[in-house]
Amino acid sequence: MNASDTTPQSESETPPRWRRRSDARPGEIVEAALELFVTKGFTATRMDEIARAAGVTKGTLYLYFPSKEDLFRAVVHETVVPRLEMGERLVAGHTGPAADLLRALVHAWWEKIGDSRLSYMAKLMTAESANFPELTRYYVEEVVLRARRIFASALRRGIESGEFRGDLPLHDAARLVLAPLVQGAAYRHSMLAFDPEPLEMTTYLDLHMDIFLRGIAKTAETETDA
Amino acid sequence: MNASDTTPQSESETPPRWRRRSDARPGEIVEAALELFVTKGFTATRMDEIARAAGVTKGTLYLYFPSKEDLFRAVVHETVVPRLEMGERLVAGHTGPAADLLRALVHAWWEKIGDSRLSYMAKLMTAESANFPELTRYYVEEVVLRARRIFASALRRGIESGEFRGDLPLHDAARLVLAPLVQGAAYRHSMLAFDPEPLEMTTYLDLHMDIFLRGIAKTAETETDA
Amino acid sequence: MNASDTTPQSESETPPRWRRRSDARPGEIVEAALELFVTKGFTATRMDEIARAAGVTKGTLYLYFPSKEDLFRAVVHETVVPRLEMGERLVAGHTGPAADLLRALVHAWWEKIGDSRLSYMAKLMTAESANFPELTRYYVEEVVLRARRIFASALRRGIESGEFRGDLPLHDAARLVLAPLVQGAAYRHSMLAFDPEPLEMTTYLDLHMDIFLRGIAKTAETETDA
Amino acid sequence: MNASDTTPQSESETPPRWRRRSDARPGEIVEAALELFVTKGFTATRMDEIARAAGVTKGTLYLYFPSKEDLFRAVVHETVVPRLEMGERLVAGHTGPAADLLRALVHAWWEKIGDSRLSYMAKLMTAESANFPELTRYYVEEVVLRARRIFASALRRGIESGEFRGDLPLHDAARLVLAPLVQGAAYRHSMLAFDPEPLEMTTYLDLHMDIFLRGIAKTAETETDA
DNA sequence: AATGAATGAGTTTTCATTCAT
DNA sequence: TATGAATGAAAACTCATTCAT
Repeated sequence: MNASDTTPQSESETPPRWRRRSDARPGEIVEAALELFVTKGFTATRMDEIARAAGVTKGTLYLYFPSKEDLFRAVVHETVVPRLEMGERLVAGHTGPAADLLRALVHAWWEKIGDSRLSYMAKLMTAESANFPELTRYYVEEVVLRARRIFASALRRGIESGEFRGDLPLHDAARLVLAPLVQGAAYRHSMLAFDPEPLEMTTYLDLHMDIFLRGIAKTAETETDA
Repeated sequence: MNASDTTPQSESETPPRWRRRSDARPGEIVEAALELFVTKGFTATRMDEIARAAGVTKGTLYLYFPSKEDLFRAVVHETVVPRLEMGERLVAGHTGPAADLLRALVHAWWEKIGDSRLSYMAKLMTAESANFPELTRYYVEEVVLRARRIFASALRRGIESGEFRGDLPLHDAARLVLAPLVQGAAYRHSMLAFDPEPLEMTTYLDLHMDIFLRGIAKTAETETDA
Repeated sequence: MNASDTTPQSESETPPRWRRRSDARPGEIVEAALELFVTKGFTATRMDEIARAAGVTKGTLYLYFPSKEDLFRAVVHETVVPRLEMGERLVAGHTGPAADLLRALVHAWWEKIGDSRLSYMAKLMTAESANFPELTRYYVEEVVLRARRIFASALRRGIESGEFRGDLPLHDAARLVLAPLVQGAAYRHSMLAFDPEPLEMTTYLDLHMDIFLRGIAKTAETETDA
Repeated sequence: MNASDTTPQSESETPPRWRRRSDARPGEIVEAALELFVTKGFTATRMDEIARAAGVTKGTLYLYFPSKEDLFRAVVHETVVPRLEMGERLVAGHTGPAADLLRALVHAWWEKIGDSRLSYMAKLMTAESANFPELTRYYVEEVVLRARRIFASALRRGIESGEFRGDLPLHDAARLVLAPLVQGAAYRHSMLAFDPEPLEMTTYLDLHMDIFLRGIAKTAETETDA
């Protein structure tokens, strides 16, 4: 594996290599590739398999993507790009208790992301981070940090309104809200099949919110601390 | 670097091409393989690399492990086997508040597991679950379920003693305690390098415990619920 | 060798690195493999050599045969399958003296088999019997037993017509007719090159038939025996 | 396989490489190697297996034989050398009918050779002839030609005494006496296991002699021919 | 655009041979 | 002598990529 793609991509000059060149075809290929990459990993997935899953032949792949690595990049970009704006809009447009905002974000996350192809990304990018550093950097910036900022700003809102404890370190707290979401999504795509205990995501996330919101609520005691 | 070498026994002897190391060998190989498997993934790791990292030749690998897959299995087994008993003993031997037990467990987890090779396993097994189903089953049973049971019994202790809310679904709650630990460990081995925000695990886990314990504490309100 | 090459279409075109040959390919590979397997043995023959002899690259071999063993099986099956019917038809369609039938069979054997690729099989299957038991079973059933039955039924015909001695054990007698044919074929493909004495197969087989037919002819003496 | 050992062996100058250097050990090794070489073929037999079968370790093999090929040569030489004299003595010492001599030779062959390790050689040398040309030459001279000469001289004796037809080409006739012996021996070591029809060698050889001797007997008819 | 036969560099695996003990 | 851990060259096999059709 020599995917050390550390060359800075001057995105304004060269056209991005992953952009679809035709109509429906590339989309089907990306879809098929995503599924397989997540399940088996990048290296263990063969171009042959992707082609078969997409209903084309191996040669056709190379009509749309110059290499397997470029296909991988396309998969990541196309899956990642369009999603998180909705979260940012939710935060921007929200009035009322911050707890409600947090709950809305978590449920939106689950509906729009956790239950979608993007949730595959957590597992995929974690596994391939060392093999695709440049792509990982992109993912961290475009997804991880952006998601964390969304939740951090909801938390800040609650602190400012006096709902949440004032002593919360925002970044770590945001990480803690997100951890069960991300971990749950990855688990669903990997070990859950071998777990005798069922995992009902909505119940699980409700409980998470219940505990977490109590845990960060401003109380008489915490008020004294601040 | 001069010819006047003062050590008496270094005449013109060429160092032996290899030296028998017998007992230590398999362990060194497993160690090297673990590191590489976690970093690059199973398929992307070359037997050559493992050999070089272990300071032997490719052939030697096959002296101890009949195939790459068997080496992978050995890596998982040897890393997983001996750890979790300590957690079980902690629970069994504990007297006093259940909150203290939970905090002790989390810190023990971090010291004994999160900061050790075993923490690599979460990332590795998540990535390879589809490629190694039997091994994943083994891992789920020996690690995931066992860890969850440890935390679940600490939670039950707290419920029975009246410290924690009586309405906690034990399995999901245990999952929620564990999620930030596992997620944090995996993140450290993958994307953290690209994250401008530092992650101080002890601070992070203290905050987790702080929030979580407040969140499950029995209060006037929750008492009415039960 | 001059620049003045007169053929009009040989401008500066490099010949294509390869040409699709589709239907012919597997047959050519089997042919090349047979030759090498017989000469050097299964294990001592390298896939590389087979590829070179067939005018393709190693990879192409695996396009048609999933493994070296499967290629070996294909070689045996393709070589063995179509031949022996002719012998069976000869027996079925024959009228006249059984001695003539036997002579016709021996000569047909030599022309259709002994001098063809199938004669290689005796040497090959003898050498590899322990390494390919299922294939040996197939070969014994499809070739050895069938050939023996053909000769046995010719012998039976002669016994019934009173030409041949009535006390002949058919199976052993058939083995004895065949032994010089098979042995001769194997010898031709192995030691004959080192034998100063020439082996003229038609002379050799004529002598065989001459001696054998006298040896099994019904005489006054043997008539008394029966 | 690069066993093209065409260099002429100056046997009087260099000591033969295959000679045993110790007492019992080399004999056991040769014995084990013979068995395996015959069963699986030279290339398919691993030094490891030979060592295990001989009850020593791989390293020990190299104490006695400088290479696998040399071990093969030792196997052939030690198995082949001492046998055929007895046949030559039988011919030299015989008085009485040549038919009896021929029968005695065939039975001696079976008892001393066909049923012994030397009978393995036919299969082994046939299979490896292309890989060991020098050795095959040796085998042809020391075994094949010698055996043929023994039978040929018995036949000549019978012709001279008027028992056998005068028109027999000696070499081909000798080949025809031998073919069922050699073929039978090879078959026993390979396909017989898959043959539903039993092969009783003494019955088989008696029938062979019976037919063959009748076939070459001088009769009124053949007398006229001569 | 699409195919799929063919390639060839790279990967896992094997095994005869060596050599420190 | 004997061992057996270690080697390394060579073998089987894989698969991303190319290219004639």
